[in-house]
Amino acid sequence: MQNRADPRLLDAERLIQERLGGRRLDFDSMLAVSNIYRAATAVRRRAEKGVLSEFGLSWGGFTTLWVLWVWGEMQSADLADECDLSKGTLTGVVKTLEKQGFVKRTPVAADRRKVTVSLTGAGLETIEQLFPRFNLYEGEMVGNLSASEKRELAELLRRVIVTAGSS
Amino acid sequence: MQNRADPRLLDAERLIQERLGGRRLDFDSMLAVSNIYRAATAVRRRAEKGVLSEFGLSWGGFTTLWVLWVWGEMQSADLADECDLSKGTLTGVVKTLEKQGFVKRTPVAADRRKVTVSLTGAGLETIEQLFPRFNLYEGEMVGNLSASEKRELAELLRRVIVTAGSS
DNA sequence: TAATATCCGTTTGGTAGCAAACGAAATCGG
DNA sequence: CCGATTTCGTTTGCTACCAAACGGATATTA
Repeated sequence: MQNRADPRLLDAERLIQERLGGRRLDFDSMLAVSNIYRAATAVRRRAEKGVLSEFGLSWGGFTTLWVLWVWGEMQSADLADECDLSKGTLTGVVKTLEKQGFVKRTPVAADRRKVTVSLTGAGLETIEQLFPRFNLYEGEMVGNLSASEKRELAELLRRVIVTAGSS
Repeated sequence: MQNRADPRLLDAERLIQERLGGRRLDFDSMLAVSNIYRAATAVRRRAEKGVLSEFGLSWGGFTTLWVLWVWGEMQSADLADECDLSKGTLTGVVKTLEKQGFVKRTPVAADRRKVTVSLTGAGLETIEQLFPRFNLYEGEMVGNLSASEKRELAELLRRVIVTAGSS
């Protein structure tokens, strides 16, 4: 357990240790998990207020556009999977992106239950223009970290994703 | 830039490098940021499906209960701040918690614009019982990491929070 | 002290997100 | 074949979340 006066803690973290220090708790895990969540919120909010709002995109909309850019046209279920969204949510996101003219939905002739989603010309143009700027933002947001620290962070998180994701 | 065959990458990450490797992008930052978000989603979903659903709590509801437990009764604005929610969102969360009988709202006599939120007896009992179990979940979710890795992860994230949070 | 400005929590209007129910389409078993 | 089951994407009903508008209460200032 860390010392209460440890200068490397956020104010809130210090208070928590004061209040809960007497209990048998796993502080290391607690601080790791809560900071994952706080960091994600901070990162998402900053990106949405910064670059994404200029293009009228939410985080989910951006992710979807980006996945389609990298992977090419995809069937709806795979797209949901890759964007880490439920299929119901994806329907909504795609509907919004369609309204904005960024993606189109194409019925699959061989199996009429299925739908293929792909970028439109405007969608492609948008993501090509947007992503480099988004990437600059990403760089700023982790700008406090050295290159090797960024890789270390990504690697540690990767292991959390694997463990927590296999529910 | 990392080698394409690097075994320490998720499948999706490998594809991204194949597709975008030619561009001048900051991959280290990109992978760090996107893994922060993916990890947060995984962690939240697992906690909500696991412990929290048993108590009828969302992540936000749990956070609010927990903050009130650690900090004691708080004025609404401070509570929103500490929970990292907008004041409008907090109104809704508190309303739900009130309906569940976990918290109560008390008008402040000296300034009738203000409201104090505090745990009820049932709320206190709930969080006292819930948190140790939640903490076990946290331990599982980062169970792939050694104690010092957890601290390293928390520290790296802390620095991201400071940078990205100061928009 | 009266008019104005500021502050606080709530409400509003919107998107995002999930689980579960749904309906159409394909597949499987007999 | 044909009925039952499974597999798709969508819809439904709900909570969460934000920004901005709102309205009552307090502060400020003239």
